[in-house]
Amino acid sequence: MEQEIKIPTTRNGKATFNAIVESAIDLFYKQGYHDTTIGNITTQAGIGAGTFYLYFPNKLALYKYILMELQHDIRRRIAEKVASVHGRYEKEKVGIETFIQYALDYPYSYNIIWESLYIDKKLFIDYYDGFAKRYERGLKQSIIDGEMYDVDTELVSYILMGVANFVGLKVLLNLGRDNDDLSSIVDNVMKIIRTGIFK
Amino acid sequence: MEQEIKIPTTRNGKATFNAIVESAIDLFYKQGYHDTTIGNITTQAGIGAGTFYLYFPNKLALYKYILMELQHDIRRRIAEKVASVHGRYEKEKVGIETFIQYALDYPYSYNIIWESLYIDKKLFIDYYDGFAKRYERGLKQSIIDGEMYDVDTELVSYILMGVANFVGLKVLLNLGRDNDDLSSIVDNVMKIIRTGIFK
DNA sequence: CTATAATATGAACAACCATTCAGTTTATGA
DNA sequence: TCATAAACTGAATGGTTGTTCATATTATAG
Repeated sequence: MEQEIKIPTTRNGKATFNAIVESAIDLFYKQGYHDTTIGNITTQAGIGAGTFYLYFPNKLALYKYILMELQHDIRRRIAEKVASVHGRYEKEKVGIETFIQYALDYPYSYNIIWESLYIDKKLFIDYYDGFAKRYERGLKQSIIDGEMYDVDTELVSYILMGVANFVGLKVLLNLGRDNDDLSSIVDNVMKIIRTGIFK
Repeated sequence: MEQEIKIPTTRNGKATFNAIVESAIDLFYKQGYHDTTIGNITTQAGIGAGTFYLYFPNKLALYKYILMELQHDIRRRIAEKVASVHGRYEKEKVGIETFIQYALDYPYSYNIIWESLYIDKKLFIDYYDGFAKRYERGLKQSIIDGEMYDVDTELVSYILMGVANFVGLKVLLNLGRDNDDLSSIVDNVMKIIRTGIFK
């Protein structure tokens, strides 16, 4: 059912493989998954149409490969940054900031991840479910440490993902005003998360 | 550039038009926009392939029509419910609850709205930008009334949309645990928005 | 009842696209 | 250098889909 990706062994093969992946990322971002043809990808990569099938059984397998790479990349980056600061408040702040900065550095990432909902719903569910479960661990520890109220950690995971995703969306698509200074945006977000919005 | 939708005049014509729209909603939800063919829609609607083109110039125009209908429907419903209670806290609570309840009642709505990002990015931007601008008006008034801290209303709009969307996603896709009692989920969300999460 | 407009049909056409494959070139290890 | 494996090619194939159109049916106003 699930065919395999063939990882090349030679230097040339690796270059071709990378050219396919890079072209696909660019095209999936610019035209979306469904409007991107194998022909588009191979042309942009500067290779023959048949060469694609040396490495990938089909377009879906290529998309899954890219999604997994992205997922690992984002998680690793957030984990590194978060580990470098102390206290849940600081960790939360750095987590949100890193997430949004990642979206700004790699604007295609947002598009490609969200599009999974329309390519294979299971991919989307696994992505956010996995993200939430990682989140929960940190939150649970913070409650034990007395830094956080005794909240429903699972619900808070989704709330914080929602906040990061939609503020990121605003910044990325430049919706509304004041999207220049990321650091000040994150400060504002944290202030709201810290104290709530109602008097 | 933008061709017109033809609204039928007779009773039979209206029935056919509705059958097309209902079939399309069902299929866009189940298989996604791109995997739904005009043939699928006309077959499910029980009409000939050519009949589709009596009313819609192409698939995109049909999608836009459905998206606009949905947008009006959601906004109207939220506006009605929110108008029936007093105080910003209660309004916010009812707004989030109505939004999630709508997603549960019409599970296709989520899919179809988010998919706009992959059909025509402008549709997506207009949708959320419009939603945020409406939100802001209410928040500004609440600050004047002294019910809310002097927050960045635009930022808070996106934060609250993010919360509602991701908690809605969790409930709709049944991610994690405890998705049965919507009322208690909303209570928890409100508690967190009210007081923040950090001690 | 009848003329006319509205509605409906589905075969036919043309464009597009994923995938295969027989043959060619290139790299590499011995 | 040379044998072998890896990498590469692009024309050809077959299936799918959006859209048109000549023709047919149905509804309705007068």
